[in-house]
This record gives sequence, structure tokens and C-alpha cells, in this order.
Amino acid sequence: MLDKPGNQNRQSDPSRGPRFLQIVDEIRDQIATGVLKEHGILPSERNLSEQYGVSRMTGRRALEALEIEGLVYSADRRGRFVSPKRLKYNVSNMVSFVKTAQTDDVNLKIEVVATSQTYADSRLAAVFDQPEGSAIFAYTRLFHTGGHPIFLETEYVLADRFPDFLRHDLRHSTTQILENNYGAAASTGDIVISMRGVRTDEAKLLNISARHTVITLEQVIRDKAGVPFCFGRQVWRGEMAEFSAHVIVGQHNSDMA
Amino acid sequence: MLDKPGNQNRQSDPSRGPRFLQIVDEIRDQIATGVLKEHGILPSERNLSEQYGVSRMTGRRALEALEIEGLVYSADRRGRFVSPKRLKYNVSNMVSFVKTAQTDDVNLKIEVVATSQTYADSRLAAVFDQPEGSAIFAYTRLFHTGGHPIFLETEYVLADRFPDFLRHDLRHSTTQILENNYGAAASTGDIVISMRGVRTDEAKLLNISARHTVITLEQVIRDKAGVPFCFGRQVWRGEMAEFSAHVIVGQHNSDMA
DNA sequence: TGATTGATCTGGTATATACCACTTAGCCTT
DNA sequence: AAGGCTAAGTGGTATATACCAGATCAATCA
Repeated sequence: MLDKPGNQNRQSDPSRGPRFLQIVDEIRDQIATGVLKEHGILPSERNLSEQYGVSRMTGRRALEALEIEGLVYSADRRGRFVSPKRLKYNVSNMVSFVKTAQTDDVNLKIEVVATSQTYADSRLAAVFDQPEGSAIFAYTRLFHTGGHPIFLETEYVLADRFPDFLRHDLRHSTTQILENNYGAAASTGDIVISMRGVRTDEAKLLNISARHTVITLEQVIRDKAGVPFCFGRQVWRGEMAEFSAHVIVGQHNSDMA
Repeated sequence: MLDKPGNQNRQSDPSRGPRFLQIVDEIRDQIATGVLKEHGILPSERNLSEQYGVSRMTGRRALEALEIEGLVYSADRRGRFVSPKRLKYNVSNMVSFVKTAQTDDVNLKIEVVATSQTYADSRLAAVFDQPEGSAIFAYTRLFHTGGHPIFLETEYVLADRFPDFLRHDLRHSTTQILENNYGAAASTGDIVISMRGVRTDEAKLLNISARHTVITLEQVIRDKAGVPFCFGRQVWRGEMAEFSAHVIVGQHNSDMA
């Protein structure tokens, strides 16, 4: 059961900790100082192992550590690249988020992945405070910038209150569509944020491997009267996620488990 | 540069995808069905590799995948264990969070790691809208349940407004202390949530290895007049994190970068 | 010109081996 | 009973090797 004795394999001095972390530090510096730029390609695993005189697996460990940190992303069988800077999502300002992000240097693009008309399951019924089976419009969109996916969003709206909703161009701010065309203005919201492992279908759309973690954000949007009219689930690449919000203390709609 | 030819090493049928993912699926099932319970110990890497007839590294990959998912945590050189269920943090209800969590089945314990009196740097000065160098009380606390760390929190309060603050028992809700002893009631807050790699000092306190990701939550707490009186930074074990909040749409204090 | 092929790159998976630092439990002193 | 020691176990790190499948691109063929 014990590993058998054998030859020495440690290289260079182990005083500064694990070899792969030393490599991580060097590459992290190169990213910080701009030697490696956003979307710039990193050395391959084999290349790195030669550069530093370590085995491929050690070079790989270093690159994987950088991926976990979020500094680097991997494009399957094409190489690893420097992650772009985070996109900041202000939950309290959903309307202008899409607008500013689309005009900014960010150049946010929205791709409509799927649309459908379904009926409320127990969860949606509870969220909207409507009977089960109520007609619901659902649509899934992928947000990305320059071919780089950032997050997936599936939103649900009541079909009765927003007739022909799916006829609008969903590549724009839906909060804006709801406000301009139906007079439904967002006033407050309940959000739940959590971290978990990515699912395979999500991983494919987000262009990440199955071993990554994502941040999920669920939100119920209410009008001035407190009536919920939109429910959304977002799945963010972890390294791209940053959320801010202005919250009310003391009120609690915690029926969102 | 090409890998050289060699012997066959693939075992069993590769039709159902990578071997380590099949192992992951089996163990995930065992956790879901309760065969393995919260804080229950999992097979060791060597043990697992024998059970499934794979190499130790493959067994390791499986266990690491479960760690990334958040289903499993690793206690260095003691083994791997099933993660407890998430602790839900309602940002809109900070006061009762500590209270209910301490009486609940959760049995939340607070350990005071450090306290100090310092002076506001530019960041804190901006947050509190006070001149740089203002006296500040700072304290860091570790929240855990049954020896299992959940998150670290460092909070800052203005020393002038809350004299002798550090004299109170910080193992209780500080929001409550501030309200009961100084009449400072939380009314609204600005929060920022983000995911990143853990730092080594944090990793030590949270009892996780350096390759993990954490969720950070920063919050500025304001009274009824909108005056900020408490600033906090939380660092959560990713798999333990879940946040909910009641947010106001349309207002934005986005000077929290 | 346009499609196909093939060499060569990439990351992903897998095996086998080995040393290390640390924890734990039991045994054996004092 | 308290302390110290040791053997066995654990995860962490590291090397070396190998095969696979997808991506890329240049050379080649129709």
C-alpha cells in the first residue's frame, strides 16, 4: 500500500513552495504588467514544460490554477488565453446595463438561443402568484462580447399580461421592451446568488469545460405595486461575474429557495 | 514533440465518456441518496483507485471534480468529506441572520480572529464620506458550524460615532450591537458580489487549499438618512455561499469598484 | 478555384511511479 | 495517567509516458 522507494525527481530549490505555483506567479505577473494581454495566447502545456524544465503535467497544473483563479480561459484544443476584464452587472440598474454595455468598449452582443411558450410549473406559479398552468413566455439568451461568452439568461414573463411578447427583438433590453410596450416598469426585485459546478449543456454554450464553476443569479422583478412580472435565471462564467445592488434592509421575500 | 507510441491503457468501455466522470457520477449518487452523509468520509485516493481499478491519479481527478462542484471538501492529509448543505445569507435581513443561525440546527459559531483600531485609507474614506485618516475600528471574524468554516468577515466602523465599540462581545450580531447601543439602525445597503481565487492567508483560516475559488461580498450599510456607518467584506467558501436580497431598481451607488 | 488530405499543433485523459509533509492511532515508555 | 515514538495512512507534488480527438493550416489534387 505504501509507495515504493525510488529516484529523486524534485528540481530546483523547493524553498519557495511548489514549483507549479512559482510558474503561476510568473505568468500572473506577465498578465498584470501587460506582457500578456486580454485574449492573448499563453504558452501551450508542452511549450511551458520545456520553458521551465518541468514535466507537462506540472506545466498543466500551473495553467489549470490560473484557470481556477479566473485569469485564464481554455478553448478546447486551441490553447489557453488571457481572460478579459470582468463585466459589472448592476442589478439595480438592469435597463441601462444592456444599453451602456452595448455602446461601451465592451460591445455586448446578445444571441437568442431559444424561445418558447409554456405553462407555469409549481415554481413559476409560486413566483408569479398565479395558478399552475398559466401561459408563460420563455426565452434563453447568450450574452457575449467578441465571441467570448459571458452569461446565459433564461427569462419568463406572463403571456396574458404581455401578449405577443416574443414578437419583439429580444436582442435588446427586455426590461426596456416591457416598459415601453406594456408600461411595466421595474421597481424592486428579489435576487438569489449562488455558486455551483457547471452543467454540460450550459458548459457547451458558455464555451467552458465541465470542470468549471459558475455563478447563478435568479431574480424576480416587481412593478411599483409589488406585483412580479418577470423572472430570470442567469448562469455566469465565474471569472466574468461581478454583481452590485442597492438593497433594502428589513424586508424579506425569502420564499425563493 | 510528438508523444511516442506505447501500450494500450484504456480500461472498460469509453462509450460513456471519461472514466473519472463515471466515478464522479456514482459518488454523486451516493451523496444524493444518503449513502454518504454530511461530513461523512469518502474513500481515499488510493482506496478509490483500487475499488474502481484505475490509477490513483484518475481517482484523484474524480475527487477533485467533486470538490470543484462543491459536493466534497478536502481536509489536508486527513481525507475528503461530504460538504454540509449551504448556509443561506439574506443580505436584507442581516440582524436576524446571526440570531436564527445560532439557534437553528445550523449552530453557527463566531470566532473573533483580530481586532484593531486604524485610520481610514482612501477607500474607506470614500465609503464613509469622511476625511482620510479618520479613526476606524476594524475586526475580523470567522463564521463556522461545528468546526467547519463557512466565511470570513472583516468589518469597519467609524470610531468617533461608535466609541468603545470593540469592548462589546463581537461573537454576536454586530448589527444588533450597533442598533441597541448606539441607535444606528440598518436601512439600506450597497453590495458587490464577486468570485475569485482564494488567497493563502484566507485559505488557511477557511481550511481550504489554495486552488479553491471563493465568493466575496462587500457591503456598505446605511441608516435611514442614507449615512453609511458600517462597511464589511466577506469571503465565503464557494460551495457554502448563497445570497438573497431585496433590491431597489433604479437607484445606483456604483462608486464601489 | 475549391475541396481534400495530411502533418502537426492543441488540450484531455490515463497509467505507473515516487517522495514529501502531515495526521492519526496505537503502543510503549516514564 | 501523561508524554513520546512509530507505523501506517492521507493528500500534495512531481516525473515520464502514451493515446485520443479536435483544431489549424499549408500542400496537394481535381
